[in-house]
Amino acid sequence: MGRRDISKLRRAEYAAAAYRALMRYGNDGTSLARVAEEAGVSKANVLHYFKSKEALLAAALRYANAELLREAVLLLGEARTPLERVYAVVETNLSPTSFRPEVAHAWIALCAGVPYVPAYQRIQTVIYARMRSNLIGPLRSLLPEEDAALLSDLMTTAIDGIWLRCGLSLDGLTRQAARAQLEAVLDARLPDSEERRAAKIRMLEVARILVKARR
Amino acid sequence: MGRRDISKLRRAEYAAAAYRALMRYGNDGTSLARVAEEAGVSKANVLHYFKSKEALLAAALRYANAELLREAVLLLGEARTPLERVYAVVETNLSPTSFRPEVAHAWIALCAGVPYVPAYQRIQTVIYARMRSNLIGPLRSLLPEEDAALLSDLMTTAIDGIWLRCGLSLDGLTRQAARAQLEAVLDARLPDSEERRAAKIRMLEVARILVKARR
DNA sequence: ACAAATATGAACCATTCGGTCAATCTATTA
DNA sequence: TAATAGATTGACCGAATGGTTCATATTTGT
Repeated sequence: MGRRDISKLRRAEYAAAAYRALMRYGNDGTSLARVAEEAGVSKANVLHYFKSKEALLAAALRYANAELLREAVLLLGEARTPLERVYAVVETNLSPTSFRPEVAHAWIALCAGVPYVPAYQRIQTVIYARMRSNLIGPLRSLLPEEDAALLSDLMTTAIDGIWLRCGLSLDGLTRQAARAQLEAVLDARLPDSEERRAAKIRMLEVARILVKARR
Repeated sequence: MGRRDISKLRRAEYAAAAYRALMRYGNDGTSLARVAEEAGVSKANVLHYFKSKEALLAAALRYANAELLREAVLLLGEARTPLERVYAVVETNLSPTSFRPEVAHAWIALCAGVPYVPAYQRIQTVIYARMRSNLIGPLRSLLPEEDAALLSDLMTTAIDGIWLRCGLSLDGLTRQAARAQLEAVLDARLPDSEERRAAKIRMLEVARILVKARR
């Protein structure tokens, strides 16, 4: 049975390599040869574990998604109130592991491929569904149904826009500037309050601690 | 000198064909052969007018940009007050000529190529600079400097996010929903007022008239 | 009318792509 | 130790890519 283990290992290894290639070279720049080189093995061997390039890239994006999910779960686990849950989502999307041009590159490449690669479409749908459910839950307990839905959607679009700018990195969009923008989005519907400020500060602190602990 | 005219004509013709191909097939799906087919001429002929594929695609995006610019100029020309100028920008980005999945596809492809194609980077920089200057001018006369800058940036990111979603078209993001989101963004800093509602209604009407007239 | 300039397209080139295959190598097991 | 199942690889394939060449057709100025 010592041989089955290596199969799981290789699959994870090559998915990670494909993700690195996706970050560095973009969607069309990521060839099987490049992924194989990244993993230090032959192209044929990569195809031995993934029957097609599409399957490989889908695995790569599931891998990346799982990475972000781990971060989200950790932060949301520490959130005690609805407001803290909202800020947990904000800080998750601004965490140093996610909010990097390389990661954003991979994500934009994913978006660009959505119309042509069915697997990408499915992954993207999952990501959006999770984002929405994470946001609309806490918001519903803070706002009228209609406003909760609107603010949830608006937060999602704003996060999309911020990640896009991060990926383009034409101007150096800092984490602070991005945070200020998302804060302003919340201003649109969420009244300023002492609890809100406290929730923001606490989740920022929790995020800081988790990042430090991770390293 | 009747010969130089055909050169300009062909260049515009092939740029438009390249743009159509970009919308339909994405960045890597757009080959010289495909563009040539789209234009109904030979591949070599296309390359006769554009020395490289990169030059062709750059021209295609300048063409698309000019298309949107024309729309923006028309709307902004009808705006009489700062508030109307803000809503002119909003309606420009939601106009039926721009706010279509095909157009958004091309734009996402452009974004995905930015890190690798220098020409794309330059075009994207120009687009953002124009958007910012169109927004920050009127906003400065309505808000403190700091808020004007923040709201301008936030409007830009929100528009990015909306276009991205339009391109993915996983959920059918309607023009109305997008307009509601941008309206909510303005709520974050711009006080509700009679003038604001009037400005919104007027630019919406102007946009409607212009679209009808165009056809 | 004619030579120069330009426009055009078919065939072609080298390269890269995703993917296949038969041949090796390796490690477990009988 | 011998057999075997799985891991790994280099060589190779057809298709498609961006880009070039060159012979032919068309238009232009004189």
